[in-house]
Amino acid sequence: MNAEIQPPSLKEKQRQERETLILEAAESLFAGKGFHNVSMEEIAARVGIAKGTVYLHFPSKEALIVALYIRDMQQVLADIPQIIADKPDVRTKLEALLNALYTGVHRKRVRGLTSLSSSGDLKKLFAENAEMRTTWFGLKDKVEALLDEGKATDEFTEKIPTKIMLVCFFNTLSPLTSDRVSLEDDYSLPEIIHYMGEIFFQGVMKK
Amino acid sequence: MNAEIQPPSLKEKQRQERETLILEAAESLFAGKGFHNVSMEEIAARVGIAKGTVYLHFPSKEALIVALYIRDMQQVLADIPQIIADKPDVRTKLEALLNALYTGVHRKRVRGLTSLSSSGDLKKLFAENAEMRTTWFGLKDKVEALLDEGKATDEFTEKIPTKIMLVCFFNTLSPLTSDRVSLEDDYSLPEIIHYMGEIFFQGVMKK
Amino acid sequence: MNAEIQPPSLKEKQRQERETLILEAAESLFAGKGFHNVSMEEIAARVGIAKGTVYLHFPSKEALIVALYIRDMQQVLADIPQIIADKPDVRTKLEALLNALYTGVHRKRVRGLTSLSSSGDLKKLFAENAEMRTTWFGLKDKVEALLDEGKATDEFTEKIPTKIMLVCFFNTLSPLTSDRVSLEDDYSLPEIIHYMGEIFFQGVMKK
Amino acid sequence: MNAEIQPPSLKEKQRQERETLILEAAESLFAGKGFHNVSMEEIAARVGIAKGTVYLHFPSKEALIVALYIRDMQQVLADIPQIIADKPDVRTKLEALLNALYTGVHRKRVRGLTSLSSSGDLKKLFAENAEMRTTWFGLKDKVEALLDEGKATDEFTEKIPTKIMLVCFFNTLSPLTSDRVSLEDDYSLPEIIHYMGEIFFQGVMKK
DNA sequence: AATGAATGAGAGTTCATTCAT
DNA sequence: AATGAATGAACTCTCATTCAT
Repeated sequence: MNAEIQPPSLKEKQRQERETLILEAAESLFAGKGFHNVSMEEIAARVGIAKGTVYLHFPSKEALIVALYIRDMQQVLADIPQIIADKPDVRTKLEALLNALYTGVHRKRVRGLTSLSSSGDLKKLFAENAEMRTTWFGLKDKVEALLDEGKATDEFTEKIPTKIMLVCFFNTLSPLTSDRVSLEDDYSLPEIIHYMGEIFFQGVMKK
Repeated sequence: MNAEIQPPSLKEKQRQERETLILEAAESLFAGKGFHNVSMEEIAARVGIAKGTVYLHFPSKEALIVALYIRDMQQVLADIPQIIADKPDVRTKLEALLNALYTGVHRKRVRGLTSLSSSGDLKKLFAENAEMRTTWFGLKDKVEALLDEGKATDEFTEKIPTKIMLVCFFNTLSPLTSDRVSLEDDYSLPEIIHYMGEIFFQGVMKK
Repeated sequence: MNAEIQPPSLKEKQRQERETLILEAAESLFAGKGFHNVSMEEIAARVGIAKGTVYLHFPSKEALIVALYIRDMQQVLADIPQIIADKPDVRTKLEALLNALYTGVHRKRVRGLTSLSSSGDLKKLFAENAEMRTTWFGLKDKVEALLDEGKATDEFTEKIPTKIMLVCFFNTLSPLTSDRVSLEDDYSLPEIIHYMGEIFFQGVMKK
Repeated sequence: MNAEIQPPSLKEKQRQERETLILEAAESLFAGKGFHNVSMEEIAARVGIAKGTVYLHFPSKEALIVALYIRDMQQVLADIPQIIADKPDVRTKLEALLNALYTGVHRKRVRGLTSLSSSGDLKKLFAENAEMRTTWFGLKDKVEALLDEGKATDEFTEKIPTKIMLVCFFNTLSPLTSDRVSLEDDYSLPEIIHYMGEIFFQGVMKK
């Protein structure tokens, strides 16, 4: 009946798996050494395949990082509803989101994302790639909506523009990428999340 | 008699000037396009000298960015005393520091510094270069001391570790480098500084 | 009894057909973009088969062009008898041949053949491939024989060596491949054939 | 006095020389193995310089062949006036031109030019490069003008379009590039020129 | 001191060919 | 027989670094 559906599903599954492996290798290497210090050869070697094989999945190195960016953003975005479900107020929702971004599957992703931040590279990619912009805006808008919601429910102060809060919220993730101050030597991850959140939420809440 | 002192002093002054010009060109270019997207040729051209001449001042591209980093850190560090002088309390001191970092001569510097953040590049440079570490620690310690002072004067809460506050404080500078959310289209620089500071200080102050 | 003859005959026919399709796709692509600018993938796609399948018929890209060359040469050679049949004199015979090479099935072939001329490629292939040489010599000898016949019948001058005439005769086909002077914008094919032939035959005929 | 003129002239002379060496190496290699079968590495090695050095003179492989083409065309074009000077009639002028193209400095050039003919490559380069078109048209127009002049002086028949004659005239050079029929084993160069010219001129002359 | 021509290692990318399915 | 994913050698091009002038 659905015998015609299975075979492509099999091949496709393998393809997806391979693609995931490549993205994970790239992610980890980019996070560790930076986009420009990682060669396609290196990525392929990490996966255990030949250089050319990477090109069967991603037409260029740039496409690889774009795919990585979009995949991670979308994954985070897709998980938001269940992350914030059943939370009584906006602050708790955003705390849950912060938690999710810091831990589990998202932790690595956030690190990958920021591997190309502020290099002028991101700027260029954003300008060239509509899907990338769209995806980022999806996440941005969602968080922005939550912040606005917080203002509406009188949890957050209206004295600070939402956009500023937005930047601060994402800044709160910076310990994941910070090269200079390694908080993780001194504090456990939950502690870091708690404290970083504390500053942010104290800062934005209505007194 | 002191003829041996004057000529080197003159030459040395020219040398310093040239070095400054190179660093400024590099800074501006790095900030705009990222470390890896700027060539030595480009830097030299911007200064109006030959590529080889850059190497008379800095033995490598890496040395150039290290020097840049150290120079900027030291400049900020050296200015701190007069920035915080005559300020009545710690919060006001840190606000003044924030202001100084966002504006004037320091603005460009901070942007330059962050052009290589989170690229894996900084990590490597830090590991290899003791002076770089020392300089950064100098600045870090100074801010840390201020935060501790704030705790001692009961301005800041003791519930949040100083190191966490430290990371948050430097995060507050991120709008200078953010590629994705451009606050400057919507708010003036003083506004941004004010609001970003507001969140931070609300977040760390004793209620 | 003859069961062993029929099935291979059927299979073989399919095989031949497939091979023809591949050669035709290759011919057309080579003629349009040149040997080196056409990939095996492209040829396969044009036929509507997989890349690997092409290799079941031709062991290499080089073998493909060699087969193409040989097939075209042989096809022309095989058709010569009927092309020149019933022609009253040698000039008319060669005119008919020129016509045949310029038009119909041969037109495309001649273009394909010349797609690798003068690229140094042909030289190498000739050196390596005996069948290619043999086939070319078959055609060459036939035309040479006709030219000699023309001399014997006193149609063509004996003052010009046959071999020179030979080169000129084949040169007359060049408008098919010329990239720089496009005669076909200004003249119809029959006109071109006529005029090119006129120069050649005026040039070789006994006055 | 003119001391300021000499130094640039010296450097520039060396530069020109180097460029000439590169072009000559490329020309010879292209003529021998075809554009696509020659690597930049190979060209550099032939000159005795490093790969990167070639790129100091020509920004790409394509630019190299374009420069080659233009240089050769222009050299031929520039020499035409003195080649045809003092010749009594048009036929003699064109014979002298044929001679010049076949021999001396031009021989190698013509071979180089045709190394990329009919590969589909020339078509693309022509489409992209205006100077290339201009230069070729310069030569084409000159020969066309001579052929028209021949018609005007009643030397050449008016029955054959000038453009067709043009193609035939350039075809006459084909023995320089022919891979399949090597006339030079059997005839001396002057003989070849004489006979090829004989066919062409007999073909176009008024009887 | 200053230059910029020269270098060559190394990058991203392509594609003819192979082979497990 | 047919496929097309996988390979990896080879290619063009870049650029930090060196060094003769």
